[in-house]
Amino acid sequence: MDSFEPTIQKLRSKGFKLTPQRLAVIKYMIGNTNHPSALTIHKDLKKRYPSLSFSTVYNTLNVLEEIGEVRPLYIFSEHVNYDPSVEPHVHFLCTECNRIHDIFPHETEGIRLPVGELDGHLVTSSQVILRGICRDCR
Amino acid sequence: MDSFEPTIQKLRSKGFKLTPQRLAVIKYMIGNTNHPSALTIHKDLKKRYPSLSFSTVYNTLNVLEEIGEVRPLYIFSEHVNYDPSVEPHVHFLCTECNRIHDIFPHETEGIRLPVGELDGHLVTSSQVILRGICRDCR
DNA sequence: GTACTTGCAAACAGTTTGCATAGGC
DNA sequence: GCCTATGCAAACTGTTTGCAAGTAC
Repeated sequence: MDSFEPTIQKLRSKGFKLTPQRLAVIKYMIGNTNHPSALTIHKDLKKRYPSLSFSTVYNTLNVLEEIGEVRPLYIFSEHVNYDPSVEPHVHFLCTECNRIHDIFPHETEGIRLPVGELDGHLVTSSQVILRGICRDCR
Repeated sequence: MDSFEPTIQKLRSKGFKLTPQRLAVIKYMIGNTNHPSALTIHKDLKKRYPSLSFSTVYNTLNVLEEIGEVRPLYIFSEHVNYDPSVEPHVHFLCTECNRIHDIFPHETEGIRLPVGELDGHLVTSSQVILRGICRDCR
């Protein structure tokens, strides 16, 4: 229960205020595995918060990114998708249904990614996008 | 020499015409390791082809993508970068200088990526973006 | 000669910004 | 009460589109 309490704490501790709009976005995002875009978030939340504006959604997403609670995914050219920041995982984009599936380490014996030094560069994070046909579309 | 002959062949074989503008973009892209954006391509080619328009650059990039000679990279939220499609490699984005470095398999003992089936999904391609500080900026 | 391509300008989509009002703490 | 956040509209950026004129083949 109240799995968004830590997020609220972090928000406040970094000097941001908790508004009903921000709380709504936090509740919407935490645990959400659909990798929604700002458009989708706004569309969905507008049902319950009719006055919610686009700029507030963007503002909140930028704040959540800043405090490390959300990660932008640049998978499509048209828009940014957002992923609640959890344990590291890779993304699988189905080219049929355009959905983004999460794949977690325990399912990914076939994947190994570098940390530390590689070819002289210092690697601090990695993002993997796999493409293909998802299990539902096959 | 004339390493772009195969590209021209492929272009023609798929029913596209070879125009001076397209040739210019092909020559600019083939072997280019800078992962330029459409803006950069246009800016650079405009010096030699002053009448070259944006829409022609975009048209040509889309054609080259269609025939598999160029691959769009969604690394930044703001714009698309283009990579001449060669042997599989991963990309390293330096968060200091914002340059994209190529890293090829022989340098990447630390990386393994899946092919075929994974967690029920059929994986056909993969894209890896590493982030950190590049060897020049360290 | 017949498509297809170009170049221009206008349209478009997603995101950001400016500013007056509202509201968290 | 102070200062940040909201909501609206307008601005902005990268990309796409419509169309008349030009050109590869």
